[in-house]
Amino acid sequence: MKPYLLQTLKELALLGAIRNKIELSSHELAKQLETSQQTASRYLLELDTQQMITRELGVKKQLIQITSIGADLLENAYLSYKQIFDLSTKVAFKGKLISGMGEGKYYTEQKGYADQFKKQLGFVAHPGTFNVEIEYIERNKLRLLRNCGGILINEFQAENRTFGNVVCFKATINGYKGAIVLPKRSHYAIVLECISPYYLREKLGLHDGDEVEVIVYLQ
Amino acid sequence: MKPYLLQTLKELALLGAIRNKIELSSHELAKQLETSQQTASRYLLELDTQQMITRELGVKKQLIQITSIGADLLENAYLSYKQIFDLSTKVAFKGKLISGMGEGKYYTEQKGYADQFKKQLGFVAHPGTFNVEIEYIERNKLRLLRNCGGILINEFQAENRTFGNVVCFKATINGYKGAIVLPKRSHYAIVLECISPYYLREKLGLHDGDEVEVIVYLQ
DNA sequence: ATTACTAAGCAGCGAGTAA
DNA sequence: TTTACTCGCTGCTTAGTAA
Repeated sequence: MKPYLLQTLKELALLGAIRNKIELSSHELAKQLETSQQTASRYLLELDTQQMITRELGVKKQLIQITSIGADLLENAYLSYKQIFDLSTKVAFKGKLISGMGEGKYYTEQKGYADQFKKQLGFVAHPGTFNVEIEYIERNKLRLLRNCGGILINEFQAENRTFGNVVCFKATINGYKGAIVLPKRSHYAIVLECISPYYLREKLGLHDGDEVEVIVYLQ
Repeated sequence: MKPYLLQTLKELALLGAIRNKIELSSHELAKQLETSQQTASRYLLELDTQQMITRELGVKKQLIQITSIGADLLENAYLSYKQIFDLSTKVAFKGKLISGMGEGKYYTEQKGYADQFKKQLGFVAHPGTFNVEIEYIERNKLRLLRNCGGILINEFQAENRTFGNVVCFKATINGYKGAIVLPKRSHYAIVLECISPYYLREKLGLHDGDEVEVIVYLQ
């Protein structure tokens, strides 16, 4: 999607073209976009070709309406901005499934953790963790999790050692309910350890290396 | 503001660059934007020149953070999208001040209207209307008002005639509290008639032809 | 590995204009 | 008035490459 076409679509939407047909000449659009009539005309042609708008050309003006394809594009852009500014809600991560070394199973089976998961998250975690290595480009986002509180799981003693504090966030993993688990200590993990009431590998039919989307709910 | 720079800024913001410095190479950004490393590098230079981001170049990566100038730009874009999709809130109109023919004064001084304004809008309207001729390009938006209910002011009898139903919306006129008044009949008015507790011409120090912004609250 | 320069090529812009 | 074509020119893009 060319940025200037999205921009144009946005202007059309601001004039009400999502809900109604609007009467608009290429000259008027040009003024709005601070460009030439020719360029505005070309933009409209491009949007039309890509089926983002419908047009009815009259002798004087044209009636323009944004199609559902165009509206979807705008909505996506909107959701991005929402993610930026209404940070309270959620953050999406993309990554790929990797194997742990069995330690996930060891920890999640500790009664001290399991009982708290049940109480704080509302589900009994399937033994083991579902580990998603976050894409390089998205690792910056991980920092956000460190600044956003989350659900505290308290440390406890068992088997002659201490199991440390852990922070959780509710999450969905490819749409399935679950949570992510962050050891309070480790600073720059690039892996999200997910727990869930389901055996996710089976439920999602995924193997090592497959793409996974994790949506983390920050509050 | 070049559209592709806004797009770039948005991607940076999605990676958390409004609140934190993020570590990002031009190559990574290029992948994200689906362009070449050179172009991504140039974008970053441009954003830097225009003081929309700050950069700290290291040997390996660069630390990037969005400045308040950049964040303001993004916020404006966000607010536009908000206006498109969260239509429930408000619509902004631009236009210029024009004179009526005294009929605004005649109507607003009718007790039948004045009492209802007081009751429904919570203020005593200054006699007369403040008339704003909406810019050509924005006239499409006027249609939205027709589909959005508003506050009904009932018709009444006086002086041997009927004063018809009127619909109001709360509004601000260049920031001052007021309302707009739409006769239920007239179909495609291109003038917003505003009322306000203040004598707006004086309060705003405006004359015929001056630019005015009217923000209409739809609910 | 980086960033970012130069140079060449190509996409997009708008003046002029036809319909 | 409109829309939208052609075409010359500008400026954006990217390959190659230096640092």
